[in-house]
Amino acid sequence: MILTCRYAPYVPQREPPHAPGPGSDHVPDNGSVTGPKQAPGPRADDRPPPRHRDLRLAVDRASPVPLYFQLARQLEAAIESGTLAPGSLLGNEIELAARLGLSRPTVRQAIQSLVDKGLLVRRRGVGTQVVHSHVARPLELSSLYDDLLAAGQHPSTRVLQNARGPAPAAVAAALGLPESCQVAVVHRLRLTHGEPMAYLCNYLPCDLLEPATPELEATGLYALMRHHGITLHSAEQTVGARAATAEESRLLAEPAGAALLTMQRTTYDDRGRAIEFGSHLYRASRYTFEFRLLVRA
Amino acid sequence: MILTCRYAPYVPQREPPHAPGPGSDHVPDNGSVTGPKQAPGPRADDRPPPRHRDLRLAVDRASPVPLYFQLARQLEAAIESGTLAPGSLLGNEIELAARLGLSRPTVRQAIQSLVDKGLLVRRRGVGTQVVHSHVARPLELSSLYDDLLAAGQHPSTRVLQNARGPAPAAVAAALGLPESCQVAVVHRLRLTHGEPMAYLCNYLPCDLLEPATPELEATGLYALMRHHGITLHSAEQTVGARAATAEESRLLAEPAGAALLTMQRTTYDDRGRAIEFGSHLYRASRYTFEFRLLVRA
DNA sequence: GTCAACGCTTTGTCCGGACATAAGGACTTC
DNA sequence: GAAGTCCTTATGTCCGGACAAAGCGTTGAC
Repeated sequence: MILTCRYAPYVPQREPPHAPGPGSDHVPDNGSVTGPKQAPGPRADDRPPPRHRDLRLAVDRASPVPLYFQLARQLEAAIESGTLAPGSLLGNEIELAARLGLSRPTVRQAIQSLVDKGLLVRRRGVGTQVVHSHVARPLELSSLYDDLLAAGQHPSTRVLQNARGPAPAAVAAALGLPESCQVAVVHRLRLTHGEPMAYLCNYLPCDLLEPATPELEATGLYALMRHHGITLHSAEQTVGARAATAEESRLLAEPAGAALLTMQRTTYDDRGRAIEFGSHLYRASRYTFEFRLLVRA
Repeated sequence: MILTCRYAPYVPQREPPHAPGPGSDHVPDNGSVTGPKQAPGPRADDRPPPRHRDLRLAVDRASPVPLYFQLARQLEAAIESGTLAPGSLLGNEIELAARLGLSRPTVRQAIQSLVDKGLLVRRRGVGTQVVHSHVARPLELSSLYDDLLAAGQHPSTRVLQNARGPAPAAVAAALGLPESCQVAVVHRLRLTHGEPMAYLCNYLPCDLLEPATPELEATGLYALMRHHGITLHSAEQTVGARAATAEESRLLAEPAGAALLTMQRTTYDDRGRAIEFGSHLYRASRYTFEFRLLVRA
């Protein structure tokens, strides 16, 4: 529900000769069922893409949820379920609007939201078609905790430290606070199936929120912040790597000097205030970042 | 111009006790000039945000560039230059439209595009205001090569291999091609200031493009693809870390077993075809990924 | 003095229409 | 047969208006 980024635990990727790790679960559906490709051509899409006039669509004008949103959700569901096949045309906007008893701007708004999500592509003179391949996958997930939960990884949290202290210079700078200002300092160990996965250090302006340890152990930091009425807006992340120190390797149950994935993040609310700075360490042997980028014309 | 991701070379981040690396260049402008905070309150924004009726805005109806886009660009420039101060209100849409001789939908379209970029926040009953802090920075840059170029890092490329060969299983799967299909295989070493920075292995369907070595040494892969009429649409990336093998450490001039940042990417064009698979290795000591995430309500 | 009701401001949603422009095919011409 | 031209189709841009709903301050009653 939150950020357009997806954390993917447990993707073993070794193979020293720098061969690409197993992209494994990545099986584009390029007609491998319907038989072999039809010989030449650029590839695949040579058959005229089908049209979909017979899609079950309807909006409820009594509902408080906006019409364009109702339509967008139905289209998205049709795409994910495969009812709207990848590559198929959507039928022109005018006709679609007439069929639903909506105006064209409303239909366009619905379509545009899916274009922004990368599910549809519009080309003038041609029409709007469903982007094929890289199937329906949850593209935007939320916090690490929620992701792990959804992935059935049984996440848990051990709070190593939860106190108030002076902000280190770099933290103060990231949060826009005066040097040595008091902040809430939270050190946590995130486990999956009881095994350590990441070491998380977070700093929060203490006039904003001072998380209670039981809360921290029961859920993720983002859920906790939302629960306290903070609306997240954006985050800036920096991802890198380095070798583990002795203490870090002990905490994370990795061999000394193992490669770790590092992530630092500053999160902002909808007023632009920095509400959190985090410095995280992940076991590279069990964890990767996965995300999707869209071109912005 | 391309993806909403930014590659940031040369960010030393050590400090073993897992202190946050220097976020350094990150200096939010929270009224540290106008004096100390006015005591309590949530923080900062207590003074009524200023309004901007006196902004120099004008559109050229003769120009072929869309009106909403002209307006959006001018607003963006005003925000980046500081003319529109962070936190300031934009003045209501109706008035803005009247002042410019535009209709409200057009003005809304311009504003919406900036909201999507994360530069503005709208709240009904209140108005549209500029997101403050995390100043004007290039948020969406393009390929590694272009980024390095823009950062004044003097990038260069050494092509280690450029041939046609059978696709490894994982590559074929990622590209949606049959097993052992022929693909263009490109191995490159990316240097900055003459020093190795990354080792790049890329695979392209050979019915799409077979890059010439001189081209590869002169520019980036994305620029080359665009130049050949391919329109990039989206990419899926996986970022991880692991220790370098003997050969890798030699190529990248790193000590044996050094931590490397790994990145694998599948790129799609606007038809949804996979057009490239890359497996990259970066020197973690000189390179990090930096990106910005927006919440999607 | 506290709290609810009201009203103002501003964005959110939706409509109907108009013309411009790009893509692609069909047709004509050379 | 190859080239250019025209036409159809569909999205892109833009307009003017209308009402709904959320935020917030003010007013009023208790």
